[in-house]
Amino acid sequence: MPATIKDVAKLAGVSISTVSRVINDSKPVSQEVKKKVLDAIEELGYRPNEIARTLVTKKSFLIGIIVTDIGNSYVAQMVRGIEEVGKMYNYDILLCSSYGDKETELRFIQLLNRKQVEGIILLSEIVNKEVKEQIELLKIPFVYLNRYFFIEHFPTVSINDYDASYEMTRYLISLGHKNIAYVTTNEEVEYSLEKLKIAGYRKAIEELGESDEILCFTKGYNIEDGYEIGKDVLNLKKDLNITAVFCSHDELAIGLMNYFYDNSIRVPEDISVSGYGDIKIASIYRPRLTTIKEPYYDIGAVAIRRIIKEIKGEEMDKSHIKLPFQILTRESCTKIEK
Amino acid sequence: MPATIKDVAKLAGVSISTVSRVINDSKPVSQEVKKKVLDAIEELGYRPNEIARTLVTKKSFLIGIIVTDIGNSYVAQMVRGIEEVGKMYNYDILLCSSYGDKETELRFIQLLNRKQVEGIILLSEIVNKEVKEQIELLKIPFVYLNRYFFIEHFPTVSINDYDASYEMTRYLISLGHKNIAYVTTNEEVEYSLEKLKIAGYRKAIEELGESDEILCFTKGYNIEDGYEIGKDVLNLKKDLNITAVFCSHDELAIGLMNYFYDNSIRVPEDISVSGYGDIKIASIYRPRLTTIKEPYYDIGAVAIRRIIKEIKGEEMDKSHIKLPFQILTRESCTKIEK
DNA sequence: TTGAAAGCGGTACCAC
DNA sequence: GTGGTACCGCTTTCAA
Repeated sequence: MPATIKDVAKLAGVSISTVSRVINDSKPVSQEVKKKVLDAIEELGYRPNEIARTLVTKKSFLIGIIVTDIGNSYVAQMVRGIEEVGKMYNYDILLCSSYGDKETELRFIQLLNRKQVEGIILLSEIVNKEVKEQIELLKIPFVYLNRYFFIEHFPTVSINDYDASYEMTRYLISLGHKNIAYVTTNEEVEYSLEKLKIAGYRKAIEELGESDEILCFTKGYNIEDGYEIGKDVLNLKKDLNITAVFCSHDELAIGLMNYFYDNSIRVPEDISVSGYGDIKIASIYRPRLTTIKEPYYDIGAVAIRRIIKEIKGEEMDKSHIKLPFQILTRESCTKIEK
Repeated sequence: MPATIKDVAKLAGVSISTVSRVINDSKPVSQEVKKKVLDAIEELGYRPNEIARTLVTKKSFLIGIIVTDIGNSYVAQMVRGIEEVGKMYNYDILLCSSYGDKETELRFIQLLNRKQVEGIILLSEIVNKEVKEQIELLKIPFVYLNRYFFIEHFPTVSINDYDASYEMTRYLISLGHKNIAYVTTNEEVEYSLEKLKIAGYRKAIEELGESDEILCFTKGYNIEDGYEIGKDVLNLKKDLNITAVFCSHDELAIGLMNYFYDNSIRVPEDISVSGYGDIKIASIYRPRLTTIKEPYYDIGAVAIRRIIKEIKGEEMDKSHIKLPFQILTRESCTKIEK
């Protein structure tokens, strides 16, 4: 059994109130008494029980985060940002992985609530409106992070996807590309962020006025889905003479490039490929992937900062925080000769 | 303020003991009373406060894990295994990232202890003997995971590195390679696992008896370190006619292959490259990397299972659990013509 | 089957 | 400055 505050008090020959005062530095204690207490603490190896402390103060210094899968590199980056900033404010992270299951997300929200977390960050990849209701009942600081969907009027942080998509398309055009395919997921769902991104792409294509938009739909968001679409893209190349492919997620771009590699299509000589996200592998893969940098770490950092502010009772500035993005020009895209 | 057990008791017109009994199902309660309580719980949206519960039961259902960096894919995989199995037993994960700092590791151990975690998994990349002392003082179930070093008599789980290294070298030899360089970190530290791995490699080379061992030292374990060694490896190729490189970590292999790509050396046509670990990127990269599969997920899963067993008071079988590995033959290594 | 009460390890208010 | 004590929300004897 570890030593308690009582043990310390007894050994030091003082009351537990006094011990509490010295460990919290909450009220003045005379030098001599302080020393006695400190000695007793040292001797017993006493460490305050945070659980007991939390029970009375209501401050658990815990923030719960529900992620889809920490194995996704972008998720890991966000979690890094969340944890690192959290630690700066003495907050610890309770990690839960939902693996994309709706019910699990809901269950974890309850779980975290019971564990008395002071805030929750939900890093989701699905749209789950029940979460919205549940969360609102909890009356707990909350941020919703989702790379694919949005829920209206829900606190979140991201880049401006419309602008990012527009800028990337403009960049490809600036390289001389005219027939540019946009590869995305076949998501006709109401809340898909892809709508914004497609709109950005579309605007740039329309401004160019020399070609039509070419949309190419995958089954999902993964590397495998990118790989599977390879054949279709090749047909597009043949039929519509596309010279560049703008993938709505790096994963799709990597999958596509793998397909090209396996089929002896050279990137970027035969076709340019760009991505979206700048996940870790984008700069490791060869050729390195031209992409849009979504600042995952910062998104996490800002999210938790927001939560901590709210815990401290500060008013929230605005619901949707938008962070700057960056077009990263690398070797997977090249100029086209006129 | 959320409802407490008292609120429920009052509303249901029973004592808090009774409420406690129905929520824990710990002692018989008459059907009618039970229903009243359940209704009250429902009406108030009551959820038991786990903190209060923990204070009396001493069971926090929390396991602390200290990692170097969740951004490393192998770390993320281990954490997945840890969390998933933990959840099966109702345990939650408190995540702390040390970023390889000794002092931080130590601090987190104290932190986790104060938060009353029931066990700790330290996923380290450095050797820190003070940790050993600290941990032992805590008298708390503990597992030490380290890909690079070991601490004697410390509970851990890994593959048999000597065997794995031996098998991989044998595989390369079976492809016809004779002059095989082993790329590793220049770690003359006492507790480096590299010693084992080098010994395995050496044994296979000696058994072949047709060539000498060729050791090649990098500055560290990262992709960049692998890249930097590229030039040296090329010289080895010229001078000693090496045809295969066995890298002690996938990261080094990927870095090396990047160097080769950037310098127009073809893998595997000009040189075969193999890795160690099977991190995520190994099977995504092109050419896919031949490597040794370290079952990261399983390592994490076994680690936490061990901890939970110990929490439950079961005796520990043995200190060092060894899991099976696998030689994954992919395209980065090819047969050599005689 | 139910209730009263002690106590888990702290904090904080109130007296002195 | 210091000690006494109520209380945080719950579990768990012990009696009734």
